[in-house]
Amino acid sequence: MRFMTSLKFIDVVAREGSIRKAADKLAITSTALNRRILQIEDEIGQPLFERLPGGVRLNTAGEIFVQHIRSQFADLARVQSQIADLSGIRRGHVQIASGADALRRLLPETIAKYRAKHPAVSFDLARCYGDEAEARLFSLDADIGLIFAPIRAAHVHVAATLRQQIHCVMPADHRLAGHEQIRLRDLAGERLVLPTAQSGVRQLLDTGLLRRNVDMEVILESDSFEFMQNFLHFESSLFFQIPIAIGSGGGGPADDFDPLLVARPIDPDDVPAGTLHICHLKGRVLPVAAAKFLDDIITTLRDSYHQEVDQ
Amino acid sequence: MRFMTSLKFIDVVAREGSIRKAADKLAITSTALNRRILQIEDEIGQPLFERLPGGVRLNTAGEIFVQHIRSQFADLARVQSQIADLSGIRRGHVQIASGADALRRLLPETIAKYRAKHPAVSFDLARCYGDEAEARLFSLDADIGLIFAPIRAAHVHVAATLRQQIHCVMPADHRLAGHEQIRLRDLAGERLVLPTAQSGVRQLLDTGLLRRNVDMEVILESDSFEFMQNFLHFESSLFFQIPIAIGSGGGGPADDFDPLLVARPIDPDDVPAGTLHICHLKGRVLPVAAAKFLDDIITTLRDSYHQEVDQ
DNA sequence: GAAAGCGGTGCAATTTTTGCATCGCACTGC
DNA sequence: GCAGTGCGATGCAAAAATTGCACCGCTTTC
Repeated sequence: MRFMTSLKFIDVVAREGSIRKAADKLAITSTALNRRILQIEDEIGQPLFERLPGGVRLNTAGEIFVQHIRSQFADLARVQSQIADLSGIRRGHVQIASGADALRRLLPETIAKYRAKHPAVSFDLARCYGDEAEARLFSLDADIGLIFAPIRAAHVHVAATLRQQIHCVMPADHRLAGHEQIRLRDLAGERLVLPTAQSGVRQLLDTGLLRRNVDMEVILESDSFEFMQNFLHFESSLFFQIPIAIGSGGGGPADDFDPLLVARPIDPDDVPAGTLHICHLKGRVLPVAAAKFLDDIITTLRDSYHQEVDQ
Repeated sequence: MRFMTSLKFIDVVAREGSIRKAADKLAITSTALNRRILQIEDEIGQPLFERLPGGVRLNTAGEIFVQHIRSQFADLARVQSQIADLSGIRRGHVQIASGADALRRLLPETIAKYRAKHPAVSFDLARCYGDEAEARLFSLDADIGLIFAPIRAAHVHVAATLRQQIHCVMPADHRLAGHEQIRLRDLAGERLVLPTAQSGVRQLLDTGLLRRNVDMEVILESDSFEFMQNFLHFESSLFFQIPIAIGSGGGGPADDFDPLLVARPIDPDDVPAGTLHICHLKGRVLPVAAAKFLDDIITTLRDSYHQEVDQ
């Protein structure tokens, strides 16, 4: 897209915070890049960047302009996908920002199913926490966000929500495995593996655990559910998950979950259920591919996971 | 705006329907223009124009792309006006598509007042009928539309409406000048001057006149209210107007209206009141200047014209 | 069947963009 | 306090692009 290069350059400079670094990334000289920027600033009639000793930073005008640039790129992507759609070939690119919860099965399964229908569509998956996911939606680095946490920003439109009760995962021979439901007081004296503080699961747990002042041992914090799960094979302990992250439809042992582990729901009186938000940027027209994929996620949740989805 | 030239070129070619004509208008050679278009089609991956013996025409992909281009230009204008706003100087350009009704006083007065506050803002005023005004909003050739006719297109957002009863304008010594209200049957035997069929006033009149089959003489049709008004000085006849076109606040003789003429409302039972729609393109963020001007129109209508405005 | 008008193409001239070397400046670390 | 480093800006020549000219093939028109 030659007619967009100058704009792309500005975007990169804004992200890198330095003309030289951006030039390096764009494989051109810093002087060429510098002059392109000076030229555009001249055309706009006002500087877009503040020149600092260590690089450049967007000024207010620049912030406005870069936001415009990004929306142009996103809109161009939508137009291209719409045009590609005309000729029968469904091409496109879908960018997703998701918490780790959906990476276990929901997204792999849904993306694979989607790609079976539309093999020319490519995906970009960024694993991130709620705030970053919202930021990515805003900066148009993501089309769709899957956030298991409260939505903070006003610019996010929630297309569907899914209530998820936190489950406690333990070795199948654990003393609590017999319980239908886990009470927080049952956890006294247990060794716990917790997700990092940014995680939505952790935030829900914290409210319950702090309030109750349960005495237990946090032996490990991690941002990787996969790691936590593997860890349980080596040291008997507990960790926490939501159903879609376990891979099952509801509670109980998961369809394809680790046979040595079991998951039991925590009593909702102790820890309230959280909400998975499936969302996109408010007011944005999604590219065809992304819009269809969003539909697919919601359909998959309803049909394969037998979950109630609010739209 | 060097980085937009290629896109501007495509827009012009689409409007002109011929590469050579467009090249002429753009003051470059047809070959240069031709190659720019070929290049962009190449980058998009698909042709945007059908090549006809007598020129070119947008294909479906082209329609989508050109619409994107126009929205980019409109959005860029908004961004520029927003950036200009930052530095205190309120600059900008407001494009208005309006029926003839608002040209009498509403727009001249409101624009003059606005320009007194913001002398760096320029205006573009296109006088046109409802359908064309809607088309201009859609093609982003107009920011604001003032349409005295039903809104047909779904893409138009109505920001405010104003009910207007059609008035009958006549010489002050006309036999009907004594009436408080004019009934259609009073018009029997009268010589009428009517606005053209596209006009909203005419369409309202037609429904009433056709239904009643009143026998009168249409001696003239015109799309110029000014002409009709002047004509009445030479031949005693009647023509029709809405209050804002007369320039007055309500019914009765207008503040600065022609002293030789009087306006009397038509009985609403005979001809229903019409609606002036003040509107813009749905989903569009107007440039700062246009948004403020829209506010001003509504304020003017409410304050200076003592009209009830629905928002 | 010639003329006119259209979009497309090879080639040379021109304009624009790029890269190199270098400047001035602000900060960093010894 | 002074060299060292990294930053953006600029003059100048090389490289790359855009442009204009001449001309082709095509269709429509008269």
